[in-house]
This record gives sequence, C-alpha cells and structure tokens, in this order.
Amino acid sequence: MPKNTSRRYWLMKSEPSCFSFSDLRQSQNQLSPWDGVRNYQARNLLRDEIKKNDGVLFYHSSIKVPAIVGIARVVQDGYPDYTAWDPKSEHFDPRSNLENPIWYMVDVQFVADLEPPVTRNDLQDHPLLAKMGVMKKGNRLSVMPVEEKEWQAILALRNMADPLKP
DNA sequence: GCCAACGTTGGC
DNA sequence: GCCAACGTTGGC
Repeated sequence: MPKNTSRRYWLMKSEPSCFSFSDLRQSQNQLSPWDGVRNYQARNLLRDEIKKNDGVLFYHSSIKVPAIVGIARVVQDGYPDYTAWDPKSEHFDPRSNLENPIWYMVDVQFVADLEPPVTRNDLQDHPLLAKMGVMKKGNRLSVMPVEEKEWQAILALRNMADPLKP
C-alpha cells in the first residue's frame, strides 16, 4: 500500500466554551476558519506549515476531562486572520492590517467524532501517546505537530480506519 | 481556586 | 540584549 508522504498531522486545542468540536460540526458545510490564534510560534505553523488536506486532532482544553474529541481536516492553507481587523472582535489587534496581517488562520472541516473521546488519561496510559506534545507540562501552543505514528495510534484506540485515506 | 510554566512587554 | 514583572494558559 502506497504511503502518503505529503500529508501532515496537527493537534488543535480549543476551549469548548469558546469554540467546540460540536460547533464545528454544526457550522455551515461543517467548516469554519480556525481564528483568533495570537501566538507567534503557532502563527508560523498556520502561515507556513499547515496545508490543505492535513489531518487534525481536535482537543478540548480547560475542562474537567480534557480530551481529543474528534478528527478534522484542513481545507484551506493559511491566510490572514481578518478577525484581527475587527475592533469588535475579542481578538482585535490594531497592529494588523492588509499589508502586514501578522496573524494567520486556516479553515478546518469536521471529519469524524472520536467516540468515546480519547482523554488525557487515555493518552497518559499509552506508551507512545504519553509523549505527545500536548502532554508536555507547561505546553501552551494551541496548534502543534502530531507524528503519523501518533495519529495512527489514536485511530487504533477507537478501531477506526484512517478517515482521510481515500 | 491554585499554581507552575510560559510568552510578552518594557525599562534600562 | 537582558531580565524582571506581568498576564495568560491549563491541568489538577
């Protein structure tokens, strides 16, 4: 079986009170910009590294049982985060403009629920997944790379075939 | 609510 | 360019 060498995998972190995986599922076309990231390291990934068709693990943070709750797909390469230009937006940044957008975002689309969600405890109990970036203490990146073997291990935990494979 | 860890800011 | 102060994140 040919191996896909171009697709990469990411974990995106969100507080469900702000934007949840079910919000994404209920969006028009189950698709939404992933906006409001205001961290330079994450910005660099969104602008330069994260590409259409990449796989996304959607993680809920700052809740009683933090967990990876579903799979999504990147459907649009990085482009300027225009919420930075809206004075009414929570993520308004007056330094950003068309010529120098500073902040970037990608569009993501719902693919599948992880049922049940893969909790932090599940990850901690798994020899491979316990080493994921999201498990590192003090980690505060809202988007971070995921290894293909980690992606596959997550799917295997829920007996899922890779939903991004044709 | 606590607190450790981190990123950002700003004085120098 | 250093670094202390500060604000935020996020697990617990």
